[in-house]
Amino acid sequence: MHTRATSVKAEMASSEHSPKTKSDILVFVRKKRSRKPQVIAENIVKVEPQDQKLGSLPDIEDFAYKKPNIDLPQRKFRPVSNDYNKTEVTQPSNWVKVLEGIREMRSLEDAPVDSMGCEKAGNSLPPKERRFAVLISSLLSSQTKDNVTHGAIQRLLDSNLLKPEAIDNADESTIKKLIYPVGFYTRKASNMKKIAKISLLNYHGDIPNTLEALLSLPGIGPKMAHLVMNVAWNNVQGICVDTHVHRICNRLGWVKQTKTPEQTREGLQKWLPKEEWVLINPLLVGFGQTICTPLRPSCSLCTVSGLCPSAFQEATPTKKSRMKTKLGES
DNA sequence: GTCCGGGTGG
DNA sequence: CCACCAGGAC
Repeated sequence: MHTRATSVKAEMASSEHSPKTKSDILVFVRKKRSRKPQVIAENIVKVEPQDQKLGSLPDIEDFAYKKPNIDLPQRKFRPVSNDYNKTEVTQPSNWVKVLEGIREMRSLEDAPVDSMGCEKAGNSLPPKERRFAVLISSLLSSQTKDNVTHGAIQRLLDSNLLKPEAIDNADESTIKKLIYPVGFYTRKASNMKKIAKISLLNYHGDIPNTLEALLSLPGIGPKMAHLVMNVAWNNVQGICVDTHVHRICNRLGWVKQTKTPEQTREGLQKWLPKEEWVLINPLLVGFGQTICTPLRPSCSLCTVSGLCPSAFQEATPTKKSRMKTKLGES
């Protein structure tokens, strides 16, 4: 704590801020991110070089950039933290049959499984650079088709802009142009700059190796953090739940009417054997893209519809029924 | 619940 | 032309 406070003071002194009281320092460290773009120096605090051992990752106590409300140290598996605890979920009796059925459907039909596209990112690079590439690739891949993400990564590689040093030195507008047209490219370009700086300041150009520290990076939420833990560190901390996994688990009754992907993750982790945690994502994503689609699920094509409590439940919306809904709402 | 910003398909 | 997609921040 002493070293951290000291380094924070040093950083504040070298910026336009000057440390006054203890709470000033706390506010400085824990400053809440605002929606508007802000100076990176407000969010990033450099760790004293002697706080880190070269060649290894720093301890989590040394992480100076973090979201509010995360208490230190926090190394253990993240405990279930919300009300979802209260609703008991038992292991669905037919889950193995359902899983096998979905596997068969998936083996017949090739889905454009766009998730996990990032695991290929820079697999020819040395480990540290590969991990950084995986992180950036994950950042870019959200709300973006796999081939678009791949193109952006390729352009970054060609311009030698897939390393933290290079990104840190590059203009945000340059990055923005290179990654276009990935979804939300403006914000992602800004987040790339911030992540590169954090990587250089606190991780020797590497990426964080804990879930909590990954979550503290701007633009990295639960879905991507678990993906990066799986792919970059080969360390399964939790299930990577995206909208497909979320939707399908609810339809199958594998979780009890969860409202958010995070609740789905917690519910699913309670009974799904850990060996399945990694593969469940690409499996259900592909299934969700082809058969168990969000809008009109093709229950008639689904071989496990007999085991699905939601099969044929959702009326396939016709133009008329959608008009009706719309009129009713307004 | 809303916004971000494109692409896509009704 | 417009609704919708989809992860993260707020």
